[in-house]
Amino acid sequence: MSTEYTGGGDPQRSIELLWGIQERPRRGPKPKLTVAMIVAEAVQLADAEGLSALSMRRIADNLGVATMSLYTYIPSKAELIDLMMDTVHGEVAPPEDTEAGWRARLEYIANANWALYHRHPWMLQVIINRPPLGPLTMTKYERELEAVDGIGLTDLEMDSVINVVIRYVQGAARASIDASQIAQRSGMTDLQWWEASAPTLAKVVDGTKFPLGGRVGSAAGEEYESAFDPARNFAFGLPLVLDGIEALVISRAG
Amino acid sequence: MSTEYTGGGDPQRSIELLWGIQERPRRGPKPKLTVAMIVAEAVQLADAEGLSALSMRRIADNLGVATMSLYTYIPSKAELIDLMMDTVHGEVAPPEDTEAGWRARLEYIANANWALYHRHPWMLQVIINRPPLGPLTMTKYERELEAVDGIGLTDLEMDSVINVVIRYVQGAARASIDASQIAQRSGMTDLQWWEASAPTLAKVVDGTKFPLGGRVGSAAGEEYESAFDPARNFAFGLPLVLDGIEALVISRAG
DNA sequence: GCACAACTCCGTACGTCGTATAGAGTTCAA
DNA sequence: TTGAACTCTATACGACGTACGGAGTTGTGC
Repeated sequence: MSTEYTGGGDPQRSIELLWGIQERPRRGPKPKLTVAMIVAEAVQLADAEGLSALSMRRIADNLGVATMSLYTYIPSKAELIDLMMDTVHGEVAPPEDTEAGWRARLEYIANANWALYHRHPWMLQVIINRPPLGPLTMTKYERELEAVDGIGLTDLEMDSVINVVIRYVQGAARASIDASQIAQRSGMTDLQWWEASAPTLAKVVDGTKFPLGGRVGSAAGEEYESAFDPARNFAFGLPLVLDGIEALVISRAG
Repeated sequence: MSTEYTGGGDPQRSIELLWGIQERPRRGPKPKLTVAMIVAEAVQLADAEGLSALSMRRIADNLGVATMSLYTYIPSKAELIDLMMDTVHGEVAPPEDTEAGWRARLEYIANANWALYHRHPWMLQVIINRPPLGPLTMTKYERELEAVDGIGLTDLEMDSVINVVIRYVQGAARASIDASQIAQRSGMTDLQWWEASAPTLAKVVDGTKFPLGGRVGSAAGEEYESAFDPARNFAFGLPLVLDGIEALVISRAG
């Protein structure tokens, strides 16, 4: 039942795993697997069936080995999650047109992360105790800093600005992913669920008790054909966040 | 291993539970417990020991009943999570000074939610399949809408503006909570962990490969005495987000 | 050529979880 | 007073991560 965590083990061992520094063993049978194979299988499984389906047994089965064989390569499941995280961080390509200006670059980064989280919905469920200090994660962060380098911000402000964008994307993406997963899980569409809830709710709620909520709910229902639309909410909010950053950038430049 | 989920059961039953509509049974022994007692115990346990310690067995033990007795009151653990969510949503008091202007009200709401998530760190770990349509959750949403009512936004814009703030707070709070939990879990402070990681990392990373990351890391280390400071990041970003909203409000008013 | 250290692989087992099932005990309506 | 409706509980099942110890495989040093 417990949630998944990153890290928590020996930092040195974690970093060696993340950077692929494995001293080649001199004796013993040739390994059947590699760490990369296990990580790839784990990512695929988590993508396809969710974090709750990601068990050491399932991974081992899919790879054709016994469960405990995995522990020859990886100290624990938490370390595997670290490796999965770093691997998928490598999917985010840097902005192509670096001349387009910081705002376009930040917008690109926001959308790229939004897409990343949707490709790998388990990412936002993992509790990140320690950031996975792997090569792809560090590269991704470096590219993000480059997007706001040289526009008049201090080093700390650069980090803080990236942080605002990423946190907003994470919050919005999390809501989007949570909402989308229910369709697969329950086989009930938003509309069906709402229609099943509405009559009972009506019996319980005085029509005048939540006037604003009622108005907004009706408006959303007409506009979105659903109770809410996370993608549209994200698209609405991102420019606002960037506007706020723009005000800061202008004040620093002027 | 699997994560916890809200809802997913029969919507009608869920709503009846949330609103406390229990038809008094006419026969049978007097119940030892109430739903409210179970929920209160569950919230306390999750607050104190985390979502991974929240098991039906632990709750039942603490209440002095057998595990399966809980299922007399609640259909499943997912419904219990729904009830826990609605309960803690009742802790957020509305802005006291309603005359202070929409920006002050939104700022208050953001900080109140930030505090709420930190009091109940499990909230952001739960996967919200369906929003828990309970009385306290709906009241909280109504109060949030009131904060931006009558300032020239459409009904949908009001919802979207609230959404931006809440999502940003959620993203930022999630990072803060994740980071703070590791201290309890591993008994290793940020500094200790960093000192254990740095030498191994140095062996692996060319000093020139991540120039910006290196600069930012040094600056953060001096300023925060840590790799990063989630609370400070939140305090930095919130005004930016509000600035972005302010631009929208002004454009609608003008 | 041989012995052993070092290594990979894996079967079994433990304690955890949510909850299905079925039975025992309790209360009240008929 | 009887039986339906209800609460409570013991037991059991199939999952989980992983500790442990043993079997099989390979390269090194003699």
